Amino acid sequence: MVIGLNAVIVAVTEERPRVLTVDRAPAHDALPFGPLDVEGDRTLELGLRRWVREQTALELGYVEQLYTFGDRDREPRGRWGGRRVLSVGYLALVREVPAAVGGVRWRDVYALFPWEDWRRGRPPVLGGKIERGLARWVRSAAEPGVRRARRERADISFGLRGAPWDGERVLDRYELLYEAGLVEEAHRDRERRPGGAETPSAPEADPLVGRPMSLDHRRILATALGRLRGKIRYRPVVFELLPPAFRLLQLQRVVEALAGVELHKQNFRRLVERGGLVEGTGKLDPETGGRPAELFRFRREVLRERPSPGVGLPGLRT
Amino acid sequence: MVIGLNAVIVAVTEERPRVLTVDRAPAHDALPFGPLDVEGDRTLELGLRRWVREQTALELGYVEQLYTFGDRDREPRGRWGGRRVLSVGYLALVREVPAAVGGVRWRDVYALFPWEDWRRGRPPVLGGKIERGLARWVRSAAEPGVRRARRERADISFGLRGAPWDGERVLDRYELLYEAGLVEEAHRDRERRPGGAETPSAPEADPLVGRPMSLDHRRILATALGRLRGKIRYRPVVFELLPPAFRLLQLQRVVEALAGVELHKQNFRRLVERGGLVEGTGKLDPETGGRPAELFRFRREVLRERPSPGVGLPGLRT
DNA sequence: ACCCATAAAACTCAATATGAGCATAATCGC
DNA sequence: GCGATTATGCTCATATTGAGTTTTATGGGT
Repeated sequence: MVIGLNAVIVAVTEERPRVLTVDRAPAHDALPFGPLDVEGDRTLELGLRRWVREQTALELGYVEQLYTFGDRDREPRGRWGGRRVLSVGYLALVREVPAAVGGVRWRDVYALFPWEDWRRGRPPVLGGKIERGLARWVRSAAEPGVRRARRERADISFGLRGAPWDGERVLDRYELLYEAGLVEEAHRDRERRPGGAETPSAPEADPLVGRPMSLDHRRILATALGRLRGKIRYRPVVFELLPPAFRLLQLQRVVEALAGVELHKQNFRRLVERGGLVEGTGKLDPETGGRPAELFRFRREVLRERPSPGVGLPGLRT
Repeated sequence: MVIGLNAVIVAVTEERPRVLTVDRAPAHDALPFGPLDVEGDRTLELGLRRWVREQTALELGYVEQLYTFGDRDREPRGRWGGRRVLSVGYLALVREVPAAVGGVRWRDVYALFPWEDWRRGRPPVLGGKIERGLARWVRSAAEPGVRRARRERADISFGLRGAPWDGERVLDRYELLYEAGLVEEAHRDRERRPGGAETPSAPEADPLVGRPMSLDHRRILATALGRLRGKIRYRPVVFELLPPAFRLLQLQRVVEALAGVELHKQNFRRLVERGGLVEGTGKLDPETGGRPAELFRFRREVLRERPSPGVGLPGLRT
């Protein structure tokens, strides 16, 4: 048994969430990854920090454990001498984007999940390939009961036919696309494992959605994005992604980038200011166009005042 | 390396949350636990279900992964032939309490965490042993900076000196008590591992708080309770603990038992009814004293209607 | 110097949601 | 029929949202 450690390292630059990837074998992005040193690493988290340091020359700050993936067949045979690999995923948030070293790059998260970014309205890929692909998947079930269950699941996950969009169901959506054979990983895995294969094949006309990643790394990233979207609502984690002093609009843009939706500016300000989440530093920003903005900082005292301080996304624009 | 699987199996009976435990070596409760069969168990969750079946004769329904614990020194040496153990914790919710088989019993969760139950007001142990113990721990730091940090952490975790109580910080609180040497496990571990030991010893006069468990199982349980408290607010998981038809007061009591607080009855009803979480079945309950109550059932359609349907605890009585 | 684009910041206002009660309705055991 | 017990209905002041409008500063042209 080998224990792998995976890091989803997220930053937000130029109003887009980005994830740190490294080059791996088959021309695909991979998450920074390495086996736990059973003797050397005292804790899993320390092992992760060590790997990330070695692979990306990055020293992590905020780190939280995400999920442990352990299906018997998740790694191609032979990868680790045929031994089973169990991998523990972590989410890390970093402030700045340091120049990437060899083979390391920052990827736009929404290049991997184009259906998750609703800031400019409903993503076109949803009404296109995804709705068509899901409809095909629903139809392809023989039993009427199974068809109904699939329909229901597709509706709830993707907000179809009147159901609302739930930004946090990132993993549900990715897993559904995988089952429906709409992401490349599903086909790649099917080839490797002829046994349990009944993944529908996508017709040539409708290519697959989103940029693929190595192994099950896109699934781990989906877990991370879903968790992060949930977490900003009740813990002040956004500030891990911002400089110590920032404009309120800057804060708003980061929240929007993560949540994948636009917010109502005035209400957002009211929320974070009256909620005691931030406080003005009398200073102004030597900035870009428009009236100069005051610089704010995170107000740590809020932790003693409110039970779950976060940017609890009211102020969602409709 | 050995992969252990731990199950926190929760039910609510007689208005108390209970956890399933099995007898283990040193007269302590333990969570159902067993190593993953690397060849046999296709997924971690299936391995867990197998172990639980074997140890408790219980077939699990709702199961969710909690956290993976992997510190190098968390198991006593020799337990698994000196090999390092990494354990994956799961939370399972079950409806009924079947008669326990040999060595298996249901433990009141609040016997393990007496400071977490605020239904009859502030738990006395908090104002007593815990406040005294924490004050001692704060004072025992040499550096004034460290003292301030400890004070702050104690205040936020336990809602002291004006800070509010946050029901979800169950793990923070347990870990703090561990560091402060107020739970038996801290002393037990200290004996085993003379190296990193600087846990303060509790004076004879002030015994330790809460019933201890084997190994780090109480910490796993703390993780589970915290997660569950969070989850009932935005996912309809309470219904996993109730029969298919129930009275609204029954539902309220289960939520209260988990959250550890009392709710305002009328407002609670308004919330779950108007929120579309439940629907009346015209039937009445052949019940206990008072006016007969209508029986309700969970309304599955709510999943298509609202993004995160749960019992989002407004209606908290003050 | 003046106009304009771009933001920030300050206010309004109607529509809901929440927190806390009071009032009335059915049962059951005497 | 009385009181205990629980269910269910209804009210009401106050806070929180959602969605604007207005006013205030700057910098960059022309």
